[in-house]
Amino acid sequence: MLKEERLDFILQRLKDNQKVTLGELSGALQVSEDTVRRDIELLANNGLLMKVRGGAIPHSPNVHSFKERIHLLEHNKKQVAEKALGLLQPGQVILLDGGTTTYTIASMLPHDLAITVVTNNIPIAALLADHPSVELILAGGKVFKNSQVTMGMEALRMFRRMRVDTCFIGVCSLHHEIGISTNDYGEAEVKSEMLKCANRVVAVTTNDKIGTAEPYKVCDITELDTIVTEESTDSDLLKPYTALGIKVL
Amino acid sequence: MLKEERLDFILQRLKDNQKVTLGELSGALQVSEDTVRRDIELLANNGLLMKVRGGAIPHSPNVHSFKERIHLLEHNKKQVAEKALGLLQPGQVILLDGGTTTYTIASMLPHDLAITVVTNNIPIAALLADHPSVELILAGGKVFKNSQVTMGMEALRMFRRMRVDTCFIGVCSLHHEIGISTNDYGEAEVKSEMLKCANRVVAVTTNDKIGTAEPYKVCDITELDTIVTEESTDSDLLKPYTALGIKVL
DNA sequence: CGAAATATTGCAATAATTTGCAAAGTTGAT
DNA sequence: ATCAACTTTGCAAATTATTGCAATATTTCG
Repeated sequence: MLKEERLDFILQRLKDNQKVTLGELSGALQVSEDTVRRDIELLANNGLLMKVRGGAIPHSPNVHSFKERIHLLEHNKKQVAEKALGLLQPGQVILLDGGTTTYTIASMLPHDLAITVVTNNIPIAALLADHPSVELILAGGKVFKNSQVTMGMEALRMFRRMRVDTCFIGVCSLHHEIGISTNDYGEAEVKSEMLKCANRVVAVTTNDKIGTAEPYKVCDITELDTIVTEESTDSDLLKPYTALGIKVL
Repeated sequence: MLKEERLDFILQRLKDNQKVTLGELSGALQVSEDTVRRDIELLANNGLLMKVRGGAIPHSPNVHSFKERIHLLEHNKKQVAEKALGLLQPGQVILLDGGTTTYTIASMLPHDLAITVVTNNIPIAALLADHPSVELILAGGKVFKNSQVTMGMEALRMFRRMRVDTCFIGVCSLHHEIGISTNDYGEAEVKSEMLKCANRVVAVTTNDKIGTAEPYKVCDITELDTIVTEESTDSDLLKPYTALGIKVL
Protein backbone atom coordinates (compact mmCIF):
# COMPACT_ATOMS: atom_id res chain seq x y z
CA MET A 1 0.00 0.00 0.00
CA LEU A 2 1.34 3.38 -1.01
CA LYS A 3 1.78 6.10 1.54
CA GLU A 4 -0.52 8.35 -0.44
CA GLU A 5 -3.30 5.80 -0.08
CA ARG A 6 -2.88 5.91 3.66
CA LEU A 7 -3.09 9.67 3.65
CA ASP A 8 -6.28 9.57 1.59
CA PHE A 9 -7.72 6.94 3.85
CA ILE A 10 -6.99 8.98 6.96
CA LEU A 11 -8.60 12.08 5.50
CA GLN A 12 -11.64 10.19 4.30
CA ARG A 13 -12.12 8.50 7.63
CA LEU A 14 -11.72 11.81 9.39
CA LYS A 15 -14.40 13.29 7.20
CA ASP A 16 -16.75 10.41 7.92
CA ASN A 17 -16.19 10.09 11.66
CA GLN A 18 -15.01 13.57 12.61
CA LYS A 19 -12.12 11.93 14.42
CA VAL A 20 -9.48 9.26 14.03
CA THR A 21 -7.32 7.46 16.57
CA LEU A 22 -3.89 5.99 16.15
CA GLY A 23 -5.06 2.59 17.23
CA GLU A 24 -7.93 2.27 14.79
CA LEU A 25 -5.83 3.54 11.87
CA SER A 26 -2.93 1.31 12.73
CA GLY A 27 -5.28 -1.66 12.57
CA ALA A 28 -7.10 -0.57 9.43
CA LEU A 29 -3.96 0.31 7.50
CA GLN A 30 -1.83 -2.54 8.78
CA VAL A 31 1.09 -0.38 9.80
CA SER A 32 2.51 0.54 13.17
CA GLU A 33 1.14 3.39 15.25
CA ASP A 34 4.43 5.18 14.70
CA THR A 35 3.84 5.31 10.99
CA VAL A 36 0.29 6.53 11.47
CA ARG A 37 1.59 9.19 13.81
CA ARG A 38 4.06 10.33 11.19
CA ASP A 39 1.36 10.39 8.53
CA ILE A 40 -0.87 12.48 10.74
CA GLU A 41 1.99 14.83 11.44
CA LEU A 42 2.53 15.28 7.72
CA LEU A 43 -1.12 16.06 7.14
CA ALA A 44 -1.15 18.44 10.08
CA ASN A 45 1.83 20.32 8.67
CA ASN A 46 -0.11 20.84 5.50
CA GLY A 47 -3.11 22.13 7.37
CA LEU A 48 -5.39 19.26 6.45
CA LEU A 49 -6.21 18.19 9.96
CA MET A 50 -5.40 18.95 13.54
CA LYS A 51 -3.18 16.58 15.44
CA VAL A 52 -4.37 15.82 18.95
CA ARG A 53 -3.23 13.44 21.61
CA GLY A 54 -3.99 9.92 20.41
CA GLY A 55 -5.20 10.83 16.95
CA ALA A 56 -6.54 13.74 14.94
CA ILE A 57 -9.63 15.85 14.43
CA PRO A 58 -10.76 17.90 11.41
CA HIS A 59 -9.38 21.33 10.86
CA SER A 60 -11.64 24.36 10.53
CA PRO A 61 -14.40 23.29 8.17
CA ASN A 62 -14.56 26.46 6.08
CA VAL A 63 -11.12 25.83 4.63
CA HIS A 64 -12.37 23.25 2.20
CA SER A 65 -15.72 24.76 1.62
CA PHE A 66 -15.10 26.18 -1.84
CA LYS A 67 -13.48 23.04 -3.16
CA GLU A 68 -16.26 20.97 -1.68
CA ARG A 69 -18.96 23.18 -3.10
CA ILE A 70 -17.54 22.50 -6.56
CA HIS A 71 -18.54 18.88 -6.25
CA LEU A 72 -21.97 19.65 -4.85
CA LEU A 73 -24.58 19.04 -7.55
CA GLU A 74 -21.67 18.64 -9.93
CA HIS A 75 -23.77 16.96 -12.55
CA ASN A 76 -26.27 19.81 -12.62
CA LYS A 77 -23.50 22.38 -12.79
CA LYS A 78 -22.00 20.62 -15.78
CA GLN A 79 -25.35 20.76 -17.55
CA VAL A 80 -25.57 24.47 -16.89
CA ALA A 81 -21.97 25.02 -17.99
CA GLU A 82 -22.54 23.07 -21.19
CA LYS A 83 -25.39 25.39 -22.12
CA ALA A 84 -23.37 28.46 -21.19
CA LEU A 85 -20.47 27.37 -23.40
CA GLY A 86 -22.82 27.69 -26.36
CA LEU A 87 -22.88 31.45 -25.82
CA LEU A 88 -19.14 31.83 -26.37
CA GLN A 89 -17.49 32.96 -29.59
CA PRO A 90 -13.76 33.03 -30.29
CA GLY A 91 -12.23 36.44 -29.75
CA GLN A 92 -14.75 37.52 -27.13
CA VAL A 93 -13.87 39.07 -23.84
CA ILE A 94 -15.85 37.59 -20.99
CA LEU A 95 -16.12 38.14 -17.28
CA LEU A 96 -16.27 35.12 -15.01
CA ASP A 97 -17.60 35.87 -11.58
CA GLY A 98 -16.65 33.81 -8.54
CA GLY A 99 -18.85 30.85 -7.80
CA THR A 100 -18.75 27.15 -8.33
CA THR A 101 -20.91 27.16 -11.45
CA THR A 102 -18.65 29.67 -13.19
CA TYR A 103 -15.74 27.53 -12.06
CA THR A 104 -17.33 24.60 -13.82
CA ILE A 105 -17.62 26.70 -16.97
CA ALA A 106 -13.94 27.56 -16.74
CA SER A 107 -13.01 23.91 -16.33
CA MET A 108 -14.94 23.01 -19.47
CA LEU A 109 -13.56 25.65 -21.82
CA PRO A 110 -12.25 23.88 -24.95
CA HIS A 111 -8.48 23.92 -25.24
CA ASP A 112 -8.54 25.68 -28.56
CA LEU A 113 -11.05 28.39 -27.66
CA ALA A 114 -9.22 31.69 -27.88
CA ILE A 115 -11.04 34.15 -25.68
CA THR A 116 -10.07 36.63 -23.00
CA VAL A 117 -11.31 35.81 -19.54
CA VAL A 118 -11.44 38.39 -16.78
CA THR A 119 -12.04 37.03 -13.30
CA ASN A 120 -11.73 37.89 -9.64
CA ASN A 121 -11.84 34.27 -8.52
CA ILE A 122 -8.61 32.56 -7.53
CA PRO A 123 -9.47 28.94 -8.31
CA ILE A 124 -10.65 29.99 -11.77
CA ALA A 125 -7.43 31.93 -12.26
CA ALA A 126 -5.36 28.95 -11.15
CA LEU A 127 -7.26 26.77 -13.56
CA LEU A 128 -6.97 29.05 -16.56
CA ALA A 129 -3.39 30.11 -15.92
CA ASP A 130 -2.46 26.85 -17.66
CA HIS A 131 -4.98 27.12 -20.46
CA PRO A 132 -3.19 27.20 -23.83
CA SER A 133 -5.52 29.58 -25.67
CA VAL A 134 -7.22 31.76 -23.09
CA GLU A 135 -5.84 35.15 -22.26
CA LEU A 136 -6.34 35.69 -18.57
CA ILE A 137 -6.80 38.92 -16.69
CA LEU A 138 -7.11 38.90 -12.94
CA ALA A 139 -8.73 41.53 -10.78
CA GLY A 140 -6.60 42.50 -7.82
CA GLY A 141 -7.57 43.27 -4.26
CA LYS A 142 -8.08 41.76 -0.85
CA VAL A 143 -9.03 38.11 -0.97
CA PHE A 144 -12.29 37.06 0.62
CA LYS A 145 -11.52 33.52 1.69
CA ASN A 146 -15.02 32.16 1.94
CA SER A 147 -15.67 32.52 -1.76
CA GLN A 148 -12.04 32.91 -2.86
CA VAL A 149 -12.58 36.13 -4.75
CA THR A 150 -10.82 39.46 -4.68
CA MET A 151 -12.79 42.43 -3.45
CA GLY A 152 -12.36 46.05 -2.64
CA MET A 153 -11.10 49.17 -4.31
CA GLU A 154 -8.65 47.58 -6.69
CA ALA A 155 -11.13 45.14 -8.12
CA LEU A 156 -13.89 47.73 -8.37
CA ARG A 157 -11.56 50.12 -10.14
CA MET A 158 -10.61 47.54 -12.73
CA PHE A 159 -14.21 46.72 -13.59
CA ARG A 160 -15.18 50.38 -13.79
CA ARG A 161 -12.53 50.91 -16.44
CA MET A 162 -13.53 47.91 -18.49
CA ARG A 163 -16.06 47.00 -21.17
CA VAL A 164 -16.61 43.34 -21.96
CA ASP A 165 -18.89 41.32 -24.21
CA THR A 166 -20.48 39.02 -21.68
CA CYS A 167 -20.51 38.70 -17.92
CA PHE A 168 -21.28 35.26 -16.50
CA ILE A 169 -22.45 35.80 -12.99
CA GLY A 170 -22.63 33.06 -10.43
CA VAL A 171 -25.78 33.38 -8.47
CA CYS A 172 -26.25 32.99 -4.74
CA SER A 173 -29.94 33.74 -4.86
CA LEU A 174 -32.27 34.64 -7.67
CA HIS A 175 -35.79 35.91 -7.20
CA HIS A 176 -38.06 37.36 -9.86
CA GLU A 177 -39.04 40.31 -7.70
CA ILE A 178 -35.88 40.90 -5.68
CA GLY A 179 -33.30 40.13 -8.35
CA ILE A 180 -29.89 38.68 -7.52
CA SER A 181 -28.72 38.85 -3.92
CA THR A 182 -25.88 37.45 -1.86
CA ASN A 183 -24.78 37.06 1.75
CA ASP A 184 -21.69 39.24 1.79
CA TYR A 185 -21.74 42.97 1.34
CA GLY A 186 -18.35 43.33 -0.33
CA GLU A 187 -19.14 40.52 -2.71
CA ALA A 188 -22.41 42.15 -3.70
CA GLU A 189 -20.55 45.36 -4.38
CA VAL A 190 -18.08 43.67 -6.73
CA LYS A 191 -20.70 41.62 -8.53
CA SER A 192 -22.75 44.71 -9.07
CA GLU A 193 -19.81 46.45 -10.69
CA MET A 194 -19.06 43.45 -12.87
CA LEU A 195 -22.56 43.49 -14.30
CA LYS A 196 -22.34 47.10 -15.25
CA CYS A 197 -19.32 46.72 -17.47
CA ALA A 198 -20.79 43.99 -19.66
CA ASN A 199 -22.84 44.31 -22.83
CA ARG A 200 -24.66 41.14 -21.97
CA VAL A 201 -25.29 39.73 -18.52
CA VAL A 202 -25.80 36.00 -18.14
CA ALA A 203 -26.74 34.53 -14.78
CA VAL A 204 -25.68 30.89 -14.40
CA THR A 205 -27.31 28.92 -11.64
CA THR A 206 -28.56 25.56 -10.56
CA ASN A 207 -32.29 25.60 -10.01
CA ASP A 208 -32.10 25.18 -6.24
CA LYS A 209 -31.23 28.84 -5.97
CA ILE A 210 -34.14 30.07 -8.01
CA GLY A 211 -36.80 31.77 -5.96
CA THR A 212 -34.54 32.44 -2.96
CA ALA A 213 -33.11 35.67 -1.53
CA GLU A 214 -30.23 36.87 0.65
CA PRO A 215 -29.52 40.09 2.55
CA TYR A 216 -27.39 42.03 0.07
CA LYS A 217 -28.72 42.94 -3.32
CA VAL A 218 -26.54 42.70 -6.38
CA CYS A 219 -28.93 43.88 -9.08
CA ASP A 220 -32.50 44.05 -10.28
CA ILE A 221 -33.82 41.19 -12.27
CA THR A 222 -34.21 43.50 -15.26
CA GLU A 223 -30.46 43.88 -15.56
CA LEU A 224 -30.19 40.27 -16.67
CA ASP A 225 -30.26 39.38 -20.34
CA THR A 226 -30.13 35.63 -19.95
CA ILE A 227 -30.53 32.99 -17.28
CA VAL A 228 -28.89 29.60 -17.75
CA THR A 229 -30.09 26.70 -15.62
CA GLU A 230 -30.27 22.93 -15.93
CA GLU A 231 -34.09 23.18 -15.92
CA SER A 232 -35.94 22.72 -19.16
CA THR A 233 -36.84 26.11 -20.62
CA ASP A 234 -40.58 25.63 -20.32
CA SER A 235 -40.52 24.80 -16.62
CA ASP A 236 -42.98 26.64 -14.38
CA LEU A 237 -40.04 27.73 -12.22
CA LEU A 238 -38.80 29.93 -15.06
CA LYS A 239 -42.14 31.41 -16.20
CA PRO A 240 -41.76 34.62 -14.14
CA TYR A 241 -38.49 35.35 -15.87
CA THR A 242 -39.58 34.70 -19.43
CA ALA A 243 -42.56 36.90 -18.69
CA LEU A 244 -40.11 39.72 -17.95
CA GLY A 245 -38.45 39.25 -21.32
CA ILE A 246 -35.37 37.47 -20.01
CA LYS A 247 -33.98 34.75 -22.24
CA VAL A 248 -33.85 31.41 -20.54
CA LEU A 249 -31.61 28.52 -21.57
CA MET B 1 5.67 -5.51 -26.19
CA LEU B 2 6.11 -1.95 -27.35
CA LYS B 3 6.98 0.74 -24.92
CA GLU B 4 3.90 2.72 -25.90
CA GLU B 5 1.72 -0.23 -25.01
CA ARG B 6 3.25 -0.28 -21.57
CA LEU B 7 2.61 3.41 -21.11
CA ASP B 8 -1.01 3.01 -22.19
CA PHE B 9 -1.38 0.06 -19.88
CA ILE B 10 -0.01 2.01 -16.94
CA LEU B 11 -2.35 4.92 -17.56
CA GLN B 12 -5.35 2.66 -18.01
CA ARG B 13 -4.60 0.78 -14.85
CA LEU B 14 -4.10 4.02 -13.01
CA LYS B 15 -7.49 5.20 -14.19
CA ASP B 16 -9.15 1.99 -13.07
CA ASN B 17 -7.46 1.58 -9.70
CA GLN B 18 -6.49 5.14 -8.81
CA LYS B 19 -2.99 3.84 -8.13
CA VAL B 20 -0.28 1.60 -9.51
CA THR B 21 2.72 0.02 -7.84
CA LEU B 22 6.05 -0.94 -9.34
CA GLY B 23 5.68 -4.53 -8.28
CA GLU B 24 2.28 -5.11 -9.84
CA LEU B 25 3.27 -3.44 -13.10
CA SER B 26 6.54 -5.25 -13.30
CA GLY B 27 4.64 -8.53 -13.06
CA ALA B 28 1.84 -7.58 -15.42
CA LEU B 29 4.12 -6.14 -18.09
CA GLN B 30 6.89 -8.69 -17.74
CA VAL B 31 9.66 -6.14 -17.47
CA SER B 32 11.95 -5.19 -14.61
CA GLU B 33 10.92 -2.69 -11.96
CA ASP B 34 13.62 -0.39 -13.29
CA THR B 35 11.90 -0.17 -16.63
CA VAL B 36 8.54 0.45 -15.02
CA ARG B 37 10.13 3.15 -12.92
CA ARG B 38 11.52 4.80 -16.01
CA ASP B 39 8.17 4.56 -17.76
CA ILE B 40 6.48 6.19 -14.81
CA GLU B 41 9.09 8.90 -14.75
CA LEU B 42 8.43 9.60 -18.40
CA LEU B 43 4.70 9.87 -17.83
CA ALA B 44 5.26 12.06 -14.81
CA ASN B 45 7.38 14.45 -16.86
CA ASN B 46 4.53 14.76 -19.30
CA GLY B 47 2.17 15.57 -16.47
CA LEU B 48 0.07 12.45 -16.98
CA LEU B 49 0.48 11.09 -13.50
CA MET B 50 2.27 11.74 -10.28
CA LYS B 51 5.24 9.61 -9.36
CA VAL B 52 5.38 8.59 -5.73
CA ARG B 53 7.55 6.24 -3.75
CA GLY B 54 6.71 2.71 -4.85
CA GLY B 55 4.43 3.60 -7.74
CA ALA B 56 2.23 6.38 -9.03
CA ILE B 57 -1.10 8.06 -8.39
CA PRO B 58 -3.36 10.07 -10.73
CA HIS B 59 -2.55 13.67 -11.34
CA SER B 60 -5.20 16.37 -11.11
CA PRO B 61 -4.14 18.91 -13.72
CA ASN B 62 -5.92 21.77 -12.04
CA VAL B 63 -5.05 22.68 -8.52
CA HIS B 64 -1.99 21.70 -6.56
CA SER B 65 -3.26 19.24 -4.03
CA PHE B 66 -1.25 18.69 -0.89
CA LYS B 67 -0.03 15.36 -2.15
CA GLU B 68 1.57 17.02 -5.11
CA ARG B 69 3.02 19.82 -3.05
CA ILE B 70 4.83 17.36 -0.84
CA HIS B 71 6.71 16.01 -3.80
CA LEU B 72 7.11 19.33 -5.56
CA LEU B 73 9.13 21.04 -2.90
CA GLU B 74 12.82 20.56 -3.35
CA HIS B 75 15.16 20.06 -0.46
CA ASN B 76 17.46 23.00 -1.14
CA LYS B 77 14.53 25.35 -1.60
CA LYS B 78 13.13 24.21 1.71
CA GLN B 79 16.43 25.09 3.33
CA VAL B 80 16.27 28.57 1.86
CA ALA B 81 12.63 28.97 2.86
CA GLU B 82 13.37 27.84 6.40
CA LYS B 83 15.95 30.57 6.79
CA ALA B 84 13.63 33.14 5.23
CA LEU B 85 10.84 32.24 7.65
CA GLY B 86 13.07 33.40 10.47
CA LEU B 87 12.76 36.94 9.17
CA LEU B 88 9.01 37.03 9.66
CA GLN B 89 7.20 38.61 12.59
CA PRO B 90 3.45 38.44 13.29
CA GLY B 91 1.61 41.47 12.06
CA GLN B 92 4.02 42.27 9.28
CA VAL B 93 3.04 43.01 5.73
CA ILE B 94 5.21 41.20 3.21
CA LEU B 95 5.46 41.00 -0.53
CA LEU B 96 5.95 37.60 -2.15
CA ASP B 97 7.24 37.70 -5.68
CA GLY B 98 6.60 34.87 -8.16
CA GLY B 99 9.04 31.96 -8.24
CA THR B 100 9.38 28.47 -6.88
CA THR B 101 11.46 29.51 -3.90
CA THR B 102 8.89 32.07 -2.80
CA TYR B 103 6.23 29.43 -3.37
CA THR B 104 8.11 27.17 -1.00
CA ILE B 105 8.14 29.95 1.57
CA ALA B 106 4.39 30.36 1.17
CA SER B 107 3.79 26.66 1.63
CA MET B 108 5.84 26.61 4.80
CA LEU B 109 4.18 29.55 6.54
CA PRO B 110 3.03 28.35 9.98
CA HIS B 111 -0.72 28.02 10.21
CA ASP B 112 -0.95 30.39 13.12
CA LEU B 113 1.27 33.12 11.69
CA ALA B 114 -0.89 36.19 11.23
CA ILE B 115 0.71 38.31 8.56
CA THR B 116 -0.49 40.08 5.45
CA VAL B 117 0.88 38.71 2.21
CA VAL B 118 0.76 40.66 -1.02
CA THR B 119 1.56 38.71 -4.16
CA ASN B 120 1.22 38.75 -7.93
CA ASN B 121 1.71 35.02 -8.28
CA ILE B 122 -1.29 32.78 -8.89
CA PRO B 123 -0.05 29.53 -7.35
CA ILE B 124 0.94 31.39 -4.21
CA ALA B 125 -2.45 33.05 -4.11
CA ALA B 126 -4.23 29.72 -4.58
CA LEU B 127 -2.19 28.26 -1.76
CA LEU B 128 -2.67 31.08 0.71
CA ALA B 129 -6.34 31.58 -0.10
CA ASP B 130 -6.84 28.59 2.21
CA HIS B 131 -4.45 29.74 4.91
CA PRO B 132 -6.31 30.31 8.16
CA SER B 133 -4.30 33.24 9.50
CA VAL B 134 -2.80 35.05 6.54
CA GLU B 135 -4.53 38.04 5.06
CA LEU B 136 -4.04 37.86 1.33
CA ILE B 137 -3.89 40.67 -1.17
CA LEU B 138 -3.53 39.95 -4.83
CA ALA B 139 -2.14 42.23 -7.49
CA GLY B 140 -4.35 42.33 -10.57
CA GLY B 141 -3.46 42.48 -14.21
CA LYS B 142 -2.76 40.38 -17.25
CA VAL B 143 -1.43 36.96 -16.41
CA PHE B 144 1.93 36.02 -17.84
CA LYS B 145 1.57 32.29 -18.30
CA ASN B 146 5.21 31.39 -18.33
CA SER B 147 5.73 32.37 -14.71
CA GLN B 148 2.07 32.61 -13.64
CA VAL B 149 2.32 36.16 -12.38
CA THR B 150 0.22 39.20 -13.10
CA MET B 151 1.89 42.05 -14.89
CA GLY B 152 1.07 45.37 -16.43
CA MET B 153 -0.52 48.61 -15.39
CA GLU B 154 -2.80 47.28 -12.68
CA ALA B 155 -0.08 45.44 -10.82
CA LEU B 156 2.37 48.29 -11.14
CA ARG B 157 -0.21 50.76 -9.86
CA MET B 158 -0.92 48.67 -6.80
CA PHE B 159 2.73 48.40 -5.84
CA ARG B 160 3.31 52.11 -6.38
CA ARG B 161 0.59 52.88 -3.88
CA MET B 162 1.86 50.48 -1.27
CA ARG B 163 4.43 50.42 1.51
CA VAL B 164 5.35 47.06 3.01
CA ASP B 165 7.81 45.79 5.61
CA THR B 166 9.65 43.21 3.58
CA CYS B 167 9.77 42.14 -0.03
CA PHE B 168 10.90 38.58 -0.73
CA ILE B 169 12.07 38.49 -4.30
CA GLY B 170 12.57 35.28 -6.21
CA VAL B 171 15.74 35.56 -8.18
CA CYS B 172 16.27 34.49 -11.78
CA SER B 173 19.89 35.58 -11.85
CA LEU B 174 22.07 37.29 -9.31
CA HIS B 175 25.46 38.78 -10.05
CA HIS B 176 27.51 40.97 -7.75
CA GLU B 177 28.23 43.52 -10.47
CA ILE B 178 25.08 43.34 -12.56
CA GLY B 179 22.52 42.89 -9.78
CA ILE B 180 19.29 40.94 -10.25
CA SER B 181 18.17 40.24 -13.80
CA THR B 182 15.52 38.16 -15.51
CA ASN B 183 14.52 36.92 -18.94
CA ASP B 184 11.22 38.74 -19.42
CA TYR B 185 10.91 42.46 -19.76
CA GLY B 186 7.49 42.84 -18.16
CA GLU B 187 8.50 40.66 -15.26
CA ALA B 188 11.57 42.78 -14.64
CA GLU B 189 9.37 45.83 -14.64
CA VAL B 190 7.04 44.42 -11.99
CA LYS B 191 9.82 43.04 -9.80
CA SER B 192 11.53 46.38 -9.92
CA GLU B 193 8.40 48.11 -8.70
CA MET B 194 7.92 45.57 -5.94
CA LEU B 195 11.37 46.24 -4.56
CA LYS B 196 10.77 49.95 -4.38
CA CYS B 197 7.77 49.72 -2.11
CA ALA B 198 9.49 47.66 0.59
CA ASN B 199 11.45 48.85 3.60
CA ARG B 200 13.60 45.75 3.40
CA VAL B 201 14.43 43.76 0.30
CA VAL B 202 15.31 40.09 0.69
CA ALA B 203 16.46 38.06 -2.30
CA VAL B 204 15.78 34.35 -1.92
CA THR B 205 17.65 32.02 -4.23
CA THR B 206 19.29 28.68 -4.59
CA ASN B 207 23.01 28.96 -5.14
CA ASP B 208 22.92 27.78 -8.75
CA LYS B 209 21.64 31.20 -9.75
CA ILE B 210 24.39 33.10 -8.04
CA GLY B 211 26.92 34.59 -10.41
CA THR B 212 24.64 34.40 -13.46
CA ALA B 213 22.92 37.11 -15.50
CA GLU B 214 19.96 37.51 -17.88
CA PRO B 215 18.95 40.17 -20.40
CA TYR B 216 16.61 42.35 -18.36
CA LYS B 217 17.78 44.08 -15.24
CA VAL B 218 15.56 44.25 -12.17
CA CYS B 219 17.76 46.22 -9.79
CA ASP B 220 21.27 47.01 -8.69
CA ILE B 221 22.85 44.77 -6.15
CA THR B 222 22.95 47.67 -3.71
CA GLU B 223 19.18 47.73 -3.47
CA LEU B 224 19.25 44.40 -1.66
CA ASP B 225 19.37 44.30 2.11
CA THR B 226 19.65 40.55 2.51
CA ILE B 227 20.34 37.48 0.43
CA VAL B 228 19.07 34.09 1.60
CA THR B 229 20.56 30.95 0.10
CA GLU B 230 21.12 27.36 1.17
CA GLU B 231 24.88 27.98 1.10
CA SER B 232 26.73 28.40 4.38
CA THR B 233 27.25 32.09 5.09
CA ASP B 234 31.04 31.93 4.89
CA SER B 235 31.12 30.37 1.43
CA ASP B 236 33.41 31.96 -1.16
CA LEU B 237 30.43 32.27 -3.47
CA LEU B 238 28.93 34.85 -1.14
CA LYS B 239 32.06 36.88 -0.35
CA PRO B 240 31.41 39.54 -3.04
CA TYR B 241 28.05 40.28 -1.47
CA THR B 242 29.13 40.50 2.15
CA ALA B 243 31.91 42.80 0.96
CA LEU B 244 29.20 45.13 -0.34
CA GLY B 245 27.53 45.20 3.07
CA ILE B 246 24.67 42.89 2.15
CA LYS B 247 23.51 40.57 4.91
CA VAL B 248 23.75 36.94 3.94
CA LEU B 249 21.80 34.11 5.57
C1' DC C 1 22.51 -2.91 -47.25
C1' DG C 2 25.42 -2.23 -43.29
C1' DA C 3 27.94 0.41 -40.02
C1' DA C 4 27.58 4.02 -36.69
C1' DA C 5 24.82 6.42 -33.63
C1' DT C 6 21.11 6.25 -30.49
C1' DA C 7 17.72 4.13 -27.34
C1' DT C 8 16.16 0.68 -24.39
C1' DT C 9 16.62 -2.70 -20.95
C1' DG C 10 18.28 -5.23 -16.91
C1' DC C 11 21.74 -5.53 -13.40
C1' DA C 12 24.66 -4.27 -9.54
C1' DA C 13 26.50 -1.07 -6.29
C1' DT C 14 25.36 2.79 -3.66
C1' DA C 15 22.37 6.24 -1.70
C1' DA C 16 18.18 7.79 0.26
C1' DT C 17 13.82 7.11 2.46
C1' DT C 18 10.54 4.75 5.19
C1' DT C 19 9.27 1.84 8.80
C1' DG C 20 9.05 -0.45 13.28
C1' DC C 21 11.11 -0.82 17.71
C1' DA C 22 12.75 0.41 22.27
C1' DA C 23 14.21 3.62 25.75
C1' DA C 24 13.29 7.82 27.87
C1' DG C 25 10.35 11.76 28.46
C1' DT C 26 5.28 13.97 28.83
C1' DT C 27 0.68 14.28 29.54
C1' DG C 28 -3.63 14.10 31.76
C1' DA C 29 -7.36 11.68 33.97
C1' DT C 30 -8.47 9.71 38.31
C1' DA D 1 0.50 12.41 43.13
C1' DT D 2 0.23 8.29 40.41
C1' DC D 3 0.07 5.48 36.59
C1' DA D 4 -1.33 4.24 32.19
C1' DA D 5 -1.48 6.15 27.79
C1' DC D 6 0.76 8.73 24.60
C1' DT D 7 5.13 11.27 22.41
C1' DT D 8 9.64 11.86 21.26
C1' DT D 9 14.06 10.45 19.88
C1' DG D 10 17.58 7.70 18.06
C1' DC D 11 18.55 3.70 15.60
C1' DA D 12 18.74 -0.46 12.70
C1' DA D 13 16.39 -3.10 9.16
C1' DA D 14 13.73 -3.11 5.10
C1' DT D 15 12.25 -0.97 1.11
C1' DT D 16 12.75 1.96 -2.76
C1' DA D 17 15.69 5.27 -5.78
C1' DT D 18 19.60 6.53 -8.28
C1' DT D 19 23.56 5.91 -10.96
C1' DG D 20 26.82 3.84 -13.99
C1' DC D 21 27.41 0.19 -17.03
C1' DA D 22 27.10 -3.49 -20.36
C1' DA D 23 24.19 -6.11 -23.54
C1' DT D 24 20.61 -5.72 -27.01
C1' DA D 25 17.61 -3.61 -29.94
C1' DT D 26 16.36 0.23 -33.04
C1' DT D 27 17.04 4.03 -36.01
C1' DT D 28 19.69 6.95 -39.14
C1' DC D 29 22.57 7.61 -42.69
C1' DG D 30 25.86 7.17 -46.51
